[in-house]
Parts: sequence; structure tokens; C-alpha cells
Amino acid sequence: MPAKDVPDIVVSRLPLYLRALSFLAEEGLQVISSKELGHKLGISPAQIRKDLSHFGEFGKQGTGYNIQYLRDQLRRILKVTEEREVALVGAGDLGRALMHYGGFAGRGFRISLVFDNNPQKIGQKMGPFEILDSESIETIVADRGIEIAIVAVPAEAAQEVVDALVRAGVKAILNYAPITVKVPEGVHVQYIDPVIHLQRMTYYL
Amino acid sequence: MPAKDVPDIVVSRLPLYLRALSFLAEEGLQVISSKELGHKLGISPAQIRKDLSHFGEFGKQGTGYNIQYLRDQLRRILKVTEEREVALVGAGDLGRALMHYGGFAGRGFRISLVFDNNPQKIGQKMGPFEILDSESIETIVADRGIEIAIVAVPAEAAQEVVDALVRAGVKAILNYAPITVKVPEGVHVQYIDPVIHLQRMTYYL
DNA sequence: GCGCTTTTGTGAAATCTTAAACATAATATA
DNA sequence: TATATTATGTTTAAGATTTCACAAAAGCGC
Ligand SMILES: NC(=O)c1ccc[n+]([C@@H]2O[C@H](COP(=O)([O-])OP(=O)(O)OC[C@H]3O[C@@H](n4cnc5c(N)ncnc54)[C@H](O)[C@@H]3O)[C@@H](O)[C@H]2O)c1
Ligand SMILES: NC(=O)c1ccc[n+]([C@@H]2O[C@H](COP(=O)([O-])OP(=O)(O)OC[C@H]3O[C@@H](n4cnc5c(N)ncnc54)[C@H](O)[C@@H]3O)[C@@H](O)[C@H]2O)c1
Repeated sequence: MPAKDVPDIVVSRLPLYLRALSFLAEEGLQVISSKELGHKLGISPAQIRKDLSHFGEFGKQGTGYNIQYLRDQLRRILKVTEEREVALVGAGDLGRALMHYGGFAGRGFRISLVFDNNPQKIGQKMGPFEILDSESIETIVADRGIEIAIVAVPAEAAQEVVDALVRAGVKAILNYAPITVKVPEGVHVQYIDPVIHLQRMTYYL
Repeated sequence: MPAKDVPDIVVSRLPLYLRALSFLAEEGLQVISSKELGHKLGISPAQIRKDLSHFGEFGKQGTGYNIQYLRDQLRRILKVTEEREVALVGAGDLGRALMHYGGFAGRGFRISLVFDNNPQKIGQKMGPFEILDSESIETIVADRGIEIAIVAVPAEAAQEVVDALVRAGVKAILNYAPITVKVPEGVHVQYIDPVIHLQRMTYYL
């Protein structure tokens, strides 16, 4: 393991680079310069080079970066070379959209368990998933050794669900509920709230 | 209008403050200090005070901030005192979840138009919405004077949809498609891609 | 092979952001 | 009323991040 003490803001851009490179690879391109990539992403070329330099030397002077090679390196750095199992909690509208979403496969993730606490939903099939009782999060998620979860329950239930996931050993949580949750050291939480993004933009209107 | 040249990173935190204050107001609380609010959000008290100081003096020494008052001020600053109309493009799984989502009301937004390009969907009712032909984005969105849009179409279609929205006069776009789009100066774009968030966390696993 | 062009990787400089510190004011206490 | 406590708003310092600038390397044309 190289790369010690890389700023989180650098890490946060790597998935964007990876996404763009995968797209370019599918288009059949071989090579790209930091200038071109930066142009596509709205990021300065110097920033891209500096970010990558935290992890090694991946480019070739005068040419740029080999797209497939850099993509593979980023996958390795981000630890998404294999598909990781993800537990989803909340089989509502958003949960259903996430279950059907084809965009996880190939990018390192696979929803493999779905939980809800609604007795009418528990036991039902939703797509390829049987909805499990959220009471059993602690045992089942721990048994399977799952480290990643997506929370799509109402705000009121989010903290208790997160607590259960943490007890089950989950280390990374993507929370769609519009509330900040408390987790112990070492557990990572990311938030998605469309209203936050919209409000950030209305400021400028 | 006071508040000139506020850093965007400051603006990006205001919706978080607003969300927390609305939650606290609903719980019936009257007053909160920057220390308590910071604790709830995982943000330093000094940061909160500094951020707010860009826009005026909202607190009282020895006491803290009146929750309702500060919430109202933030709503004013973020320009979400009234509900703004939002156009949604893409009536797929995610689009349906967004249409049904109750979390826009009360936070400044209301989806009022839904577009798709699938002939089987156009004309159908989905909840309270009739799905409109995305060919008509330019005329209808412009006529209604809508400035905000949510894009929930496949990546391949995102740029063309965005282009149509921009021609219709839209100034703020929330893009769920996993691709960076090009927009002219003065048009704001925010992105939501759950995989980006997940990959950012797997780095630390 | 030899200039010419392109582009990387990287220190140094510039800019931006956060944190610390404190004077000031409001409140509570006695 | 005096004193202690609390918490803001702001200035100053520290820290983090981005940009700049350039030597070094690689490819290209001839
Ligand atoms: N629908 C959207 O487009 C959207 C967008 C952004 C954010 N969100 C947020 O995502 C979350 C889910 O949204 P939704 O629209 O799917 O809501 P929903 O009401 O359709 O679904 C919520 C699901 O969570 C389940 N649930 C409730 N408490 C639970 C518990 N303790 N354990 C397990 N399951 C529990 C419910 O039974 C229900 O099936 C909400 O917090 C919402 O604010 C939704
Ligand atoms: N479903 C999710 O949970 C999820 C999560 C994250 C991101 N996304 C992204 O959001 C987008 C939508 O996802 P989805 O799961 O709803 O996909 P979907 O295939 O279910 O829906 C896409 C919809 O867009 C419509 N469409 C296609 N081209 C169009 C055009 N040019 N104009 C108007 N409408 C058009 C299609 O007819 C379809 O109804 C995709 O880019 C996807 O990657 C989805």
C-alpha cells in the first residue's frame, strides 16, 4: 500500500476520473491528456496531475494517460476491482428504483440484501430480492460480512437503522434520509439529498 | 441585497443549516447555539458563525440563535421562501420515485412538469402528472418560466436534454445521469451519482 | 539524429478555507 | 448591583488546496 495521508478532497475526485475514463474506454479511445480530461470534467489539468501524483506516475510525457491502464489503477486505488455486496434498507419508492438500477454493476457494487420493517412488505419479492425483516439486519448483515449499506428509510427511522448497521459491522453508509446521523469513528457516511443541491443553486438565481 | 461575493463553499453549507433548523423548529425548540448546532452537524461552531456572518448578525450573545428567525433568514438568503416550480425529465424508476417524493414541499420546490420521450409513456398519467413529450420541453418550460430542472434520463440522453432545458431558459439543473454535461456560463449544474459516493468511501475500507 | 512540440510530475507561490482567540454583549446568579 | 458565565461576531493565525511554472521525457517530422 503506497499512498498514505492523501487529502479526502483528492479521494473525492478519483471516482469522477474513473467514471470519465470508463466512458472514454467504452468509446474506444486509447489515450487522453490531463488537459482533455480536465476539459471534460471542468477541472484544471494541473489538479488532475497533482491528484494522481499522490498515488504514483501513470502518464507518459508528450502523450498523456493510457485510458485503460489509468482506469485499472483507479479501480485498484478505490478498491472497486471486485463487486462488493451492499445492503439496502428501505423498500419504498426510492429503494425500488435503487434495486432496479443497472448502474451499480460494473462499478464495484451489487445490492444483495434488502430490508424493510413493514410487515406487508417483508417476505414479498421485489425484482430478484426477497424483502427481509429489518429486525434481522444485525445478524444477517454481520453473517455475510457486508461492509456497505444504503439507507432509504424515512428520516425518523434513519438513526436507528444506522445504529443497527453499525452493530452489524458496516463501515460505509450512503444515507438518503434528510438527516445527519451519528456514527462511531471509523464508520463513513455520505449523504444524498436532492433538496440540498437544489437550494445550493437557488442561491444564485 | 447585501452579501456579495460569498464563497460557494459557504453557500453549500447553508442548506444543511436550514435543514437542521427546520428539524429543530418542528421539535419545538426555540434557541440553539453554534456549539450545539455544530455538534449535530459535525461542523465546528466557529465555522457556523463565520458562515452566517457573511450575511448579517442573526444571533444574540449569551443566548445563541432564535431557531425560527434564523430559519426564516436562511430561507430568504437561499431564496426558497416560496415554492418554485421544477421540471422533471425522465419518467423511469427514479423519475417516479422523485414524483412521489414528499420531501420537496415545504423546502422550496414543487415538481410541476414531467417529460419523457417514450411514446408509450407520453400522455399517460403518473400520480398527479401527465407525462409530456420531451420534444416540447423548449416551448412549455419557457412558457411557464421555469428555471429549475431535474434530469433523470440515461447518460446517453442527458446532454441533449440539458441542451433543450438550457434553451428553454433553465438556470439550475440537478443531474442524476452519471455524466458531466456542458452548459453555458450562468447555468448551474449539480450532480447526484450514488456510485461516486460509494467509491469515495471504499477507498477507506 | 535533431530540432520542435507536447505533456507529465512536482516544487514553490498564491489563494482559499478553517480554526483559534478575544473583545463585547447578554444573561444568570447571588 | 456586582460577578460569573455563556456565546456571538470578528480579527488574526494556521492550515489546506489550487495554481503556476518549468525541467525532463517522449513522440513527430524531416
Ligand atoms: N423518493 C425519492 O425520490 C427520494 C429522494 C430523496 C430522498 N428520499 C429519502 O429517501 C428515504 C426513502 O424515500 P422513499 O420515497 O422511498 O420513502 P417511502 O416511504 O416510499 O419508503 C420508505 C420505506 O422505508 C420503510 N421503513 C420505515 N421505517 C423503517 C425501519 N425502521 N426499518 C426498515 N424500513 C423502514 C418503509 O416501510 C418504506 O417501505 C426518505 O428518507 C426520503 O426522504 C427519497
Ligand atoms: N434508478 C436509480 O436508483 C438511479 C440511481 C442513480 C442514478 N440513476 C440515473 O438516473 C437516470 C434514470 O434512471 P432510471 O433508473 O430512472 O432509468 P429508467 O431507464 O428507468 O428511466 C429513464 C427514462 O428516461 C426516458 N428517456 C430516455 N431518453 C429520453 C430523452 N431523450 N428525453 C426524455 N426522456 C428520455 C426513458 O423513456 C425512461 O422513461 C439514469 O441516468 C441513471 O443512471 C438512477
